[in-house]
Amino acid sequence: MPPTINDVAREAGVGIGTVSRVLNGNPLVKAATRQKVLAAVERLGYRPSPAARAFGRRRTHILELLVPLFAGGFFLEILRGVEAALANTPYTLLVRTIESADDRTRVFGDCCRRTSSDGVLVVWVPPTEQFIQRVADEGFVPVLMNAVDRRLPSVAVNHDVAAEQAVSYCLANGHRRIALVDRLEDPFDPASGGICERGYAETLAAAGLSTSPEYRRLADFSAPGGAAALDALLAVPEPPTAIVAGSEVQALGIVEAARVRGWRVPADLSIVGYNDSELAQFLGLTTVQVPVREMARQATQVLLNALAQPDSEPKVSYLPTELVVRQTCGPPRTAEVKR
Amino acid sequence: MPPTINDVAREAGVGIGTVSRVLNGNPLVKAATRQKVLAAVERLGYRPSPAARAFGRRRTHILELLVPLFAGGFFLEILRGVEAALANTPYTLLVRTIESADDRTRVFGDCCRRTSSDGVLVVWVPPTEQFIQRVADEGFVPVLMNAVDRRLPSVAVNHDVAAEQAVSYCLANGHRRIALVDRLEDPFDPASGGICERGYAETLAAAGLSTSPEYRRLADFSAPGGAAALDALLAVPEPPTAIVAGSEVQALGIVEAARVRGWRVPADLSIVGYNDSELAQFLGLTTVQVPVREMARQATQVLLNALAQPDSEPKVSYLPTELVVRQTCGPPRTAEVKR
DNA sequence: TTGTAGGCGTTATCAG
DNA sequence: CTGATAACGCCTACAA
Repeated sequence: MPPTINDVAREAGVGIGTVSRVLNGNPLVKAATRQKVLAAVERLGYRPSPAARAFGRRRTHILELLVPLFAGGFFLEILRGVEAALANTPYTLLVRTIESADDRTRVFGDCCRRTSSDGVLVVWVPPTEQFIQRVADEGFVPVLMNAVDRRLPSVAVNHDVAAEQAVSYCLANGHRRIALVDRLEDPFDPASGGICERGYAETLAAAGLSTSPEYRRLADFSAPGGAAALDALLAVPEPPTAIVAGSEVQALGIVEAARVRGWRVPADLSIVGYNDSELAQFLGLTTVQVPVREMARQATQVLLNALAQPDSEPKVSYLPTELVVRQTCGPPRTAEVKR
Repeated sequence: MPPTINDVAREAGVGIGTVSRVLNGNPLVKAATRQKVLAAVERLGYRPSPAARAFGRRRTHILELLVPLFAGGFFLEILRGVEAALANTPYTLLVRTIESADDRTRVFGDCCRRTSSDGVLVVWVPPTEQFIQRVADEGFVPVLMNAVDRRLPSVAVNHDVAAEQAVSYCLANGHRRIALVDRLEDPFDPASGGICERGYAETLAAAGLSTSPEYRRLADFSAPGGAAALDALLAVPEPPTAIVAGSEVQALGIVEAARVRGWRVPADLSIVGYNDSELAQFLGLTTVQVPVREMARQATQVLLNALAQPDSEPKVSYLPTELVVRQTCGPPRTAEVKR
C-alpha cells in the first residue's frame, strides 16, 4: 500500500537503480537527477521499507542488547551510553531481558542469527558456551560489557582494583576491622564466587591484616540483601567498623539498616559502595564510581567498529574506577591504631 | 552461507512449499513427510532467516517501545510487564529511548513504518500530532500506556483517583494542612500542569478545606527536586503537616531531606508517595501503589490483540491504584481539630 | 551518468 | 496433500 521504489522511479521518470543510488547517497548521480528523485520522494511521501532493505543487503541495522533487568539503574545508564554511541547511526536497539537462568539459555540460544541482528551487546551475564561456539561459526559480532571473556571483545572494569580502592580508603581512615558484603560474579551461578573477594583479600594482606572469613559475606543483590548481611556482621564477636559493599543497592541497604538499628553512619559504622548513581549522590554515599555510561558507549563503539571492519582480534579493555568521597565513610570511633 | 529453505527441501527430497508448511505448523502435511523435513532441518542445523520472513510475510514480529529513560525504575517494571506478555510469542522488543524534546520529535517521526515493526507501545510521553495522523493513515497499531489520548488505545491509571486516595488518607489521619509536590503531566511541556492537581484540589474542597496556592508546588522529577520543594514548603508562614508527592522519587527526596533537616517522619511531617518499588518498600514509604507491571502487560496484550484483529475501536482503560500504608504518614503532632 | 536484469529467502497461490 | 512459480522491495552488478 505505501509507495515503493518503483512508484518513485516512475514519478521521477528515472530507473529504480537511480532512485536507489540517490537514497543511498551514491555520488555518481547528476545533481539535476537527484533533485528530480528527491522531489518525487517528497511528493509521494516515500520511505524505503526497512524489511526489504534488511533482506536485500543482508544487514538489519539492528543491534541486540542482552541484559539482566535486576541490574536496575545500572541498566538505565547502559542504555544511555548505548544510545549515545548509536546516535547519528542507522542502528536501532533490540532489547532482550534476562531474569532467570532459563531466560539466559533461551536468549543466548536464539540470538545471533545473522539476519535477525547485526551484532549483540552482552551485559553482565556470562554467555553460554554454545553461544560462544556459534558466534565463532557464524561470524556474528558480540561484545561483552561489564563482563569479561578472553575469547570475545570485552569492555569492563577491574573489580580487583575497585575493591582495592574501597579497602584502601577504609584503611587510610584508620579502619582495621573491615568487612566485605559481596555479590556473585555470575548472578546465575551460586558457585561463582564474589566479585570483590580477591581485591579485598589482597589489599588487606598487603596491609598486613589477616581477615576472618566471618567478615566476608555474599549477599543478595538488593537493599534487603545488604541489610541482612549487616545483621550477620553485627552479630560476630568483634563487629567490623567499616563495610565495603559489592554494589550500590547493597550499600544503600546497609546504610539504611544501620540507621534504623541506631548506628550512626559514619560515626559508628563506615560504608563504601560500589557504583554510583544520582540516588547515591543524593544520599551522600561514599562509593567507587564506575563509568557505566562511558563503558556502554565504548562497548557499542567496539561493536560498531567490528561491524565496519570484520576481522579484528577480540580485545579486553578495562575502564578506570574512581573513589568518590562523600559522607558514609570516616574514621572509626576509637581509632585503634594497631601496629 | 547458512543453509536456506532450498537446501532443506533438497536434503529432504521435497519442495520448498512443503518445508515452509512444516515450518509454519500448517496441518495439511502428511506426518511422514513432516518427519523427513524435520530430520533434514535437524541435520543441516537450518534456521529460517528472520529478515527474509519479515520481508515475505510483511510482518516483522517486532514491537517498538517508546520510553523516556528518566522514568527510572518505572521503566524497568514496564519492561517486565511487556516481556511477560511477550513470552511464548514470536514477538521481540525494539526500544527507543526519549530523553529530550528533540528525541521525542525524532523518534515519533520515524517510528511507525509498517515494515520496521508491527506496532508500538508508547510509554508516558504524549505522542506528537503528526504521529497520531500517520498512525491513522498507515493503519499502524499504537497503544499508549501511562498516558491517555482518546484517539488511541490507552492503558493508564487515574491520577485524580490516586491523588484523592493520598489526600483522603492524610485527612483521615487528622491532617488539615496538606501540601502537594507535583510533577508535570507532559515532561516536555512546562505548561502542561501537574498530574495530581485536580484530584488534590477536589478532595480538599470536598472536605471543606480551602487550599493555599503556596501549598501546590510543581517540582523536578527527582529526589533533589522533592527536597527543593520541601524547603520551599517549610518556608511558608504556616508549613504543611503532610505532603502528597506526585512520584516516588520526589517522595523519597522529601523524606530524606526532612530527616536531614531534623524533622522526624512521620511525627513532625507526613509524606505520601505515588508509585511503589522495592526501594520504597524497603524504606517504608507510605504510597499510592500503581500496578505498573500489570499495566504494561495489559497494554501489550491490547496491542497483540489489535494486531490479531485489526479493526477494534480505540479504548481507554484505567487500572485501579491502591494506598499502601507504611511508615511515612501518621497523625500530625498536634492534631488541630478545626471547628 | 543511467537503465535493466538478477538475486536475496520466504510465503502464498495454484494447479495437480 | 504436494510441487512449481510468482510475488515481496531493495540493492548491485553489468551494460549502455
